[in-house]
Amino acid sequence: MEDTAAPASAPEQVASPRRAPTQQRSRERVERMLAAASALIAQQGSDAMRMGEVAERAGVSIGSLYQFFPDKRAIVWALAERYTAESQACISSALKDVSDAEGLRQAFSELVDIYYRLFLAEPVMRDIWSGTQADKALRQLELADSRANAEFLTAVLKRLQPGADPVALETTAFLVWQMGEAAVRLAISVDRQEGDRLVAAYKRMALRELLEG
Amino acid sequence: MEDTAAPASAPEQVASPRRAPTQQRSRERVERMLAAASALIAQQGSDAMRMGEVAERAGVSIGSLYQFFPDKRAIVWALAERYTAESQACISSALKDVSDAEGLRQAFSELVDIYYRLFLAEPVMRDIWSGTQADKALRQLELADSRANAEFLTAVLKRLQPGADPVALETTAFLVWQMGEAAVRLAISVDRQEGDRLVAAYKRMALRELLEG
DNA sequence: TTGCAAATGTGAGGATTACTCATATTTTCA
DNA sequence: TGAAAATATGAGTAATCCTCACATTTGCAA
Repeated sequence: MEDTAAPASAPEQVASPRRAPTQQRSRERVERMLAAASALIAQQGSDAMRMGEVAERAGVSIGSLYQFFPDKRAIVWALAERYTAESQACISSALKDVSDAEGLRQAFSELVDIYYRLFLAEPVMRDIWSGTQADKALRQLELADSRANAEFLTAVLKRLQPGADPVALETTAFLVWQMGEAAVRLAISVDRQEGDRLVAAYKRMALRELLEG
Repeated sequence: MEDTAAPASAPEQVASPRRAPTQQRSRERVERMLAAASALIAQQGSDAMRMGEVAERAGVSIGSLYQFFPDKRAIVWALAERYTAESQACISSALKDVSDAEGLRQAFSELVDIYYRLFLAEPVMRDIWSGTQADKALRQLELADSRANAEFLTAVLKRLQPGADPVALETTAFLVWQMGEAAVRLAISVDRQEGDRLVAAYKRMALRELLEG
């Protein structure tokens, strides 16, 4: 992850582009804005987050906020983008060297656990990806991210099943991946015990699909 | 489905309860409000739907709208409730008499197709269940609905696998059901061809889980 | 150093919109 | 028939996103 928090306005959906912070000073301020937003989202959720509060907490004026973020959603989007970048790196490295069934079983199981624990522990992630369905820009980001992650999985499958139809493998990987995200989101919205059972059941189901074609 | 459109304010989350329409006149007006809301959601999505527009289109004043719906979300909620009632009836009757593996295969496959086609054809359903994650009341409704539907599936599984652990069967049924909703939502957000492939892959995966335990 | 252009900072105020409430009208029914 | 309950109304309130005209700071060429 870069240290320059490029505000990275979302494609199309979001209003007008904003200036990227080029000076040291403004880069630090943008950091503070994002940190403030993150804290507020953790407390109240992104929907209840008020732009005025973000500015106040970051110690900047409301105008400065809009200097770098075209609108409210762009802030959430910027945070989301960081999470995806981080997790993609993690996933890539976990799946990179998988070359047999047992390796896949272990790596996949571990990834699911990590993801589950992350969602349990990180209210900001939970909130951001909950709003994913409603916000088109976020939905696009999530789909793109999911596709990228599924590709790592596809690569593994192609190694394990050289003869299989590539399109079928891609479909399977993408589906399994999205099912995983849905399973984890489901798991965290029920009580812990049932959540654990659901995640375990998902793992079994997914691994069977991945290993037995 | 009842003909009295009980506004049915959402539990807890939503502000103050409102009067239920008891007179013929007001029942008709509430119908018009819901119809107007439905049309506007189909056009622009529930987020862009304006209360003023709903009132105007329904031919009532803004005050009348709030006489029966405590807030904007309650209108969406009322529409959502109708869809769930309708689909529960459909699902119940489809699964009621399933008693063997082949029957389950057919009934399940057909249900998934119906659901997929419904989402493709009904912008209002799409929109409502897209916002499901962000709105807690809707999320609860969806979870309750999904649990109810999964119960029909659990009943079938218990018939087909009398010896199996009931909790495991419940978990499987609930997970498979939620995965189905996620799969369909995914399918409609990619191009048609890929969507079809994803739904087909989901069916295979789900049926394997349901039939082979 | 100086001076100027670009970058950055500010916050009062415009614009939108969900929602309220005092008041008027209609319906029910004893 | 008349009064209480139900229903209808829409101007007004409050909250909040975002803009914009203007002030300040920074980078840098002369």
